[in-house]
Amino acid sequence: MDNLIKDLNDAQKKAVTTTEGPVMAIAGAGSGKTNVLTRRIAYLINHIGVPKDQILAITFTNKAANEMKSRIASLLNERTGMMWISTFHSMCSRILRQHIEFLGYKKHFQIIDDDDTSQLIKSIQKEFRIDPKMIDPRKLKNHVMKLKSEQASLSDYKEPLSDYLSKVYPEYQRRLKNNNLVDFEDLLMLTIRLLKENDDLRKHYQQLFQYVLVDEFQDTNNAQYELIRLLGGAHGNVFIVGDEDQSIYAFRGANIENIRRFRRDFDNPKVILLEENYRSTNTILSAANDVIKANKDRIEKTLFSSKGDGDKVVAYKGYDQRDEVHFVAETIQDLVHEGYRYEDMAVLYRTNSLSRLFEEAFMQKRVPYKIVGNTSFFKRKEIKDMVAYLRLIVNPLDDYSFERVVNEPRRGIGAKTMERLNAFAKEYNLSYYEAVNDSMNPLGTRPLKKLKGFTGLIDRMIATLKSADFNTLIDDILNESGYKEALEQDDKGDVRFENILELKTMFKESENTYQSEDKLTVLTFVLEDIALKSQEDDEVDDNSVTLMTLHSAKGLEFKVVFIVACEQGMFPLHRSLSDPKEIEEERRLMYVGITRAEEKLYITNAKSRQHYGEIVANPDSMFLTQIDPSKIRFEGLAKVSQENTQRYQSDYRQTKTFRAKKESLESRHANDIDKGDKVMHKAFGSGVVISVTGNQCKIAFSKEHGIKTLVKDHPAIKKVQR
DNA sequence: CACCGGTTTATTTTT
DNA sequence: TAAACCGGTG
Repeated sequence: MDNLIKDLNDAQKKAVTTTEGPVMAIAGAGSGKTNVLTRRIAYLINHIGVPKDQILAITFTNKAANEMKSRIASLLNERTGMMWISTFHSMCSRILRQHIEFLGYKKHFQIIDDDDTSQLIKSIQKEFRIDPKMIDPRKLKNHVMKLKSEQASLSDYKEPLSDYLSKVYPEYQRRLKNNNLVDFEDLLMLTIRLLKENDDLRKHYQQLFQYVLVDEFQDTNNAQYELIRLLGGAHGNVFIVGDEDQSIYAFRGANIENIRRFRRDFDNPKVILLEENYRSTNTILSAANDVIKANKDRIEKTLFSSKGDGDKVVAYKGYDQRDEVHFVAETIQDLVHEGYRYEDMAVLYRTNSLSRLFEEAFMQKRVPYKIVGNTSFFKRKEIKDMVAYLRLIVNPLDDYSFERVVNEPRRGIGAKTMERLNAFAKEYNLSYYEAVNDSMNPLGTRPLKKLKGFTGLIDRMIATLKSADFNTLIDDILNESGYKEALEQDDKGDVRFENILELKTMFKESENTYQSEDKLTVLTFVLEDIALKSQEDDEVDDNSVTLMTLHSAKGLEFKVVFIVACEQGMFPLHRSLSDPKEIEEERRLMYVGITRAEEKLYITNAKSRQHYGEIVANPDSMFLTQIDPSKIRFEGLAKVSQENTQRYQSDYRQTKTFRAKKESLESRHANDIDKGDKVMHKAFGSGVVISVTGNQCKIAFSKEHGIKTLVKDHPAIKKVQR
């Protein structure tokens, strides 16, 4: 017992050992929250004797779940395999996978992602002839999702929106169910329904989960709260950890009120405050506090650390966005000379679109980097296409996937044909697949032949699945559908094909993970993983700088943190400026960003920047000006204006440093490969450069891959020294 | 039905 | 800026 808690502070000890009844831990940033959670779980198992599968630990992201699993595994010195440590969504799908038939869905339901939802809503909107200029499809989608999670009701809306919603929402739901699809919201909603409507199941799970732990409680939405109440309300052994100052997901329904609700609904929970910070210097903590104290209605916390004051916060103002980006790249290189490692550093931005700038500069300055949560691998067209094919194999009645790939690659099945098929299918309540094979269908011989060609392909693939492994299956799809051929025509095809190779690798790996006789079930599981893990959790711990949004930085820490583009309009975002509530959320986001830093914090911006093709000059972010200047060292234009020397400010472009920077930027390239060089490619293996033309090059790989035309500076290509 | 090219338009965060 | 959308042509 001593081992588990001996190095914890008093508050942490209390949080670990107060096992019975509701407990609420208010955990400031960097207060060892994950440590408390994992040790509490280990404590429950080792010292209270709770069976491993009777603990439910819910996190917010897959990353956090994995982290927790591996930490517990090392604390207990055994595997956490089937423990219930997961995100809300995977917990729900795990439950639904077993019981969804009770709700009239079929067992092999598939999960659609957000893009799919948007697409579906759009097409419904079109069908009802609702002018997208009048009603923004994105808004419509948001409202539908709100209705679904019961965060709103139809009566909240005025005409004509209420009218549209009353049509679109049921139609959306009907289509999902007919195709045996669920969206993210359904996962929660259907699980709640299941537990509410089925007394036996509710009791079963209430008994199974003797102890419930919830991480990042401030980010729970109403549905998630309801789930926790349903599962843990009876015995009340619910432990929640949260920090209202780090609530940054209100836009998707997170409700800070849930913290108050918890106090009301659960019987007099014990409240534990974790205020000792183990991460940052006091300068960083106090800068964070300067920012967050501007928010109203919050419980004041006093974070303290024993790490001393450390360095001042550096504020750099560049002449323009390129200058800003250079500063970051150069500072990173300088810090590496001082002994920091690339992996100790992170660049945090408000919007993904900013990642490009840094990507370009880092390539040129040879700063190794990785971008987290960019256009996710699984959102790429070719991957979604392959997934659609695979889903059709699991469930040929999935009209949504059918529609996606029926003419992908081009098979001469156009909008008109699909319109006719749709009308017929709708009239007789058939799926597209059934409609094609129905002798009554009114299609002309030629389109019908093409369509039958497509359904025939699906049939053959279903047969292939029975006898072959996944990689053979994917190869067959690629070859027989003509997809591969189409890729070969496309000049972006090589990159796409490379992605499909990666998908194959993934399938190969999971073939070993899931030991099951039934291939259909295995395929279903793998597809589910793909749906729920939209982020790649490839923890390639190569030594590189992390680029990511402030949102995805939550829960992480780095020795050195750059928060970039800190300008009014960029961060806080332009559209949040008019709403005090939204500014407060942006401010919390800044708070999260600042508190990621352990030792050094850089806040940068630019005097003017190109944004949406226009040049804008934004003032400093209010979050920067709210920090007490005595904690800041001003650099770049910020320094100049601080000293009030207008001379420098007038034309920074003429300065030597700027020109030097510019020159070095233009002259360098990431991969200085030439004809004849040997290279190594992530997916294709080793190859020889045949020719270099501008930014592109031709590389000959081994026989199976052949000659590829690739972007020269692509990070997947590495020159091999001779 | 496919393709081209011009035009518009919207720019946040994620399970 | 760039992606999505539209409308005309082959």
